[in-house]
Amino acid sequence: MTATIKDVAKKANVSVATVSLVIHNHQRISSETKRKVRKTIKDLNYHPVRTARGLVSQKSGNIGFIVTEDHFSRSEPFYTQIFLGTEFQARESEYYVLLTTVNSDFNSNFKMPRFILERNVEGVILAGKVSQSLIENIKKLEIPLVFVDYYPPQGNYPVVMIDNFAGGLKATQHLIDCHHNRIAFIAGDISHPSISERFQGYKMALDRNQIPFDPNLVVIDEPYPAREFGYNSAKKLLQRNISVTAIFACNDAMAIGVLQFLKEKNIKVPTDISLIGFDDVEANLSMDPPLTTVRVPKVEMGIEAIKLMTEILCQRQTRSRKILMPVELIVRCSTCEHQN
Amino acid sequence: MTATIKDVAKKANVSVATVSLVIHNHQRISSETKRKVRKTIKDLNYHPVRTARGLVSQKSGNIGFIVTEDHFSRSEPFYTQIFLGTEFQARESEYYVLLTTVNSDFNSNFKMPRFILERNVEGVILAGKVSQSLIENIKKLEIPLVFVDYYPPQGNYPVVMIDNFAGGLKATQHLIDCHHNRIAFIAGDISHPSISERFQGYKMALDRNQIPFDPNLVVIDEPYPAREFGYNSAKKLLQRNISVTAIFACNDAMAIGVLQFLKEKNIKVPTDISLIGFDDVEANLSMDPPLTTVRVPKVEMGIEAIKLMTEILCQRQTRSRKILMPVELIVRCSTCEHQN
DNA sequence: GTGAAAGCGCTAACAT
DNA sequence: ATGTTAGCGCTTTCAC
Repeated sequence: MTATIKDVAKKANVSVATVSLVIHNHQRISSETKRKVRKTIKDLNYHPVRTARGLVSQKSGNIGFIVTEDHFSRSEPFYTQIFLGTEFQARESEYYVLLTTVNSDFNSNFKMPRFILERNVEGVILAGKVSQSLIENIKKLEIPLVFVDYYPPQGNYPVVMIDNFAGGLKATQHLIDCHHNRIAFIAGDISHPSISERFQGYKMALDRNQIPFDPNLVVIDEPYPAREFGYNSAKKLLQRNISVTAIFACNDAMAIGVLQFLKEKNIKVPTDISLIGFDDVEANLSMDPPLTTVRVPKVEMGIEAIKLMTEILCQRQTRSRKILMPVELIVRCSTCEHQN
Repeated sequence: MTATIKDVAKKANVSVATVSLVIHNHQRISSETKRKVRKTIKDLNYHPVRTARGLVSQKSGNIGFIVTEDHFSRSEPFYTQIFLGTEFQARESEYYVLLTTVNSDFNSNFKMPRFILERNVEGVILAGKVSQSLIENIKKLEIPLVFVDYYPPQGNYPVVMIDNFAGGLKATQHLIDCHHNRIAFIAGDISHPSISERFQGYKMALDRNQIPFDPNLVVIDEPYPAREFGYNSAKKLLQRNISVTAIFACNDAMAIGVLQFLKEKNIKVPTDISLIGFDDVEANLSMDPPLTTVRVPKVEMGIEAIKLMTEILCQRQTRSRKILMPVELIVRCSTCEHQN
């Protein structure tokens, strides 16, 4: 079998304690001994066993990642990308990320994620909106928490958020810069903080440019920001028979639905109506025309979440506990100058 | 702190051994005692600690998932989907999946994935093509292996493969059923087994329908089956100035590139040329027209890989060690009857 | 500066 | 049918 700490100790003629101290690069070991032990470790190709280390130090070396089933199975791999970011950064910090999904309606009758019950994670990252009950149950266990793309109404937690307001502003300003002034806003689930912040950005941009806000240009009564609801929203909007030269959809999924409707009505994008989305999902590139959008740095959000978490786990919280991720305007072909 | 096995033993007036045996539902414990102990476990909200259990039983409760960096960062989330499948199924089997990436050129000079060195996984799933050196190094450690979407030239391993041949056959037969007989085949990296199997399927379908194979209809000299190479291939194909009524692209990424080229040349899909892809990636739905393709059950492949692995880990290898995943023709709007 | 030894929480062989 | 006990491989206090 593989070498244990005992084998190393024996071979190097020291105690297991010394080997352990060398591994952790402790001060009080002479550099002579360190050299000798390190050589032996290398010779024997010794690596401390994770479970043994975890048992005594109470540190599993794992970080939990929780997302609701709904969010995770959504076709746009938004949270999947965030998860990939955590995997990526966790490697740097010598952690592993254990992913699990929970029911959106999680309450005290549900079983807690297994990695929490088994004390198999040192901290938990919550991605997207989760139930208050889950949050409280984890909090009770005193497991460090980091939120990503959601912030609970009460409590004061470290969090990685998207700068949705700036995104809404940028998207709208881009359309205004293209001389549009009849700009519609389309959204689903307006009660979600991220969506409503985008809406605020939209309104702020209008305001800054002295363009009056027209409620007739707003369709925000669909339940969820998904493709089919984008389609419905566009339909509702155009049934109003008002002048519209550009549409800001609150996310790419809805924008895809909007585009589909416009195509069916033979309305040309961008010449008849400019269209901008939000998120920058993979599918945008294969759209016709490719969608102008606001890029959300999904992978980077995962990276930041792990950075926050590791700082918390190491007890050195040097950085701010709230991270606001910048977004970027990606101009493709679904927006153009408004022709008068 | 949380309850340990000792607390349960004390409270239930039994030994820790008994508690342990009850947890594992051992025969020789009276149902009376079982009831009593189980109640205490519930009362104390006791859950065995993973690391402790792992240390003594030499079972970490984790399964490793290895994919090359290249494969993982590819824009189409093919392996990501497979990984999600493993996560999904692992939950059922009470395992966690630890993901890591390796360099495609992995050789003995590289460090082995940390979860292997730390003995933190009971088995390893290898997704996609990985270097022979990595395989051999893992094999040396006698860690159970399961391959997904790749099979090494030597050795005899459990594997989950796509039925690429059947897929190539189905795609081509679909076009033939639509009365096409000038069907082009476009591919990149034809040396990859999966791609060449699709090509075999294509040829077989022609053969079965007494359609002569015409090398002029084949473009397989691009290095990699990606969007831009699909574009290039279509260009090459049409420069030959031969009759083509349908194109079978070896995967969706290339099909997207093909479509882009056809659009630029104002060639209508499907009326002028029918187009079919392979894989069924998310982006297909937002294409115009939505792409007819052959669906590869990516999530299901992950599920099957974990099933295989758990069977191996439990020493009951009842099922076949080689799983061939069926593919499915998904007819959307990029193919239609050939008009003469 | 280094070693001896206790013990993390659990499983399993052996005793009763 | 149940209890006692010896570790699993490691970290960490406390002696020396």
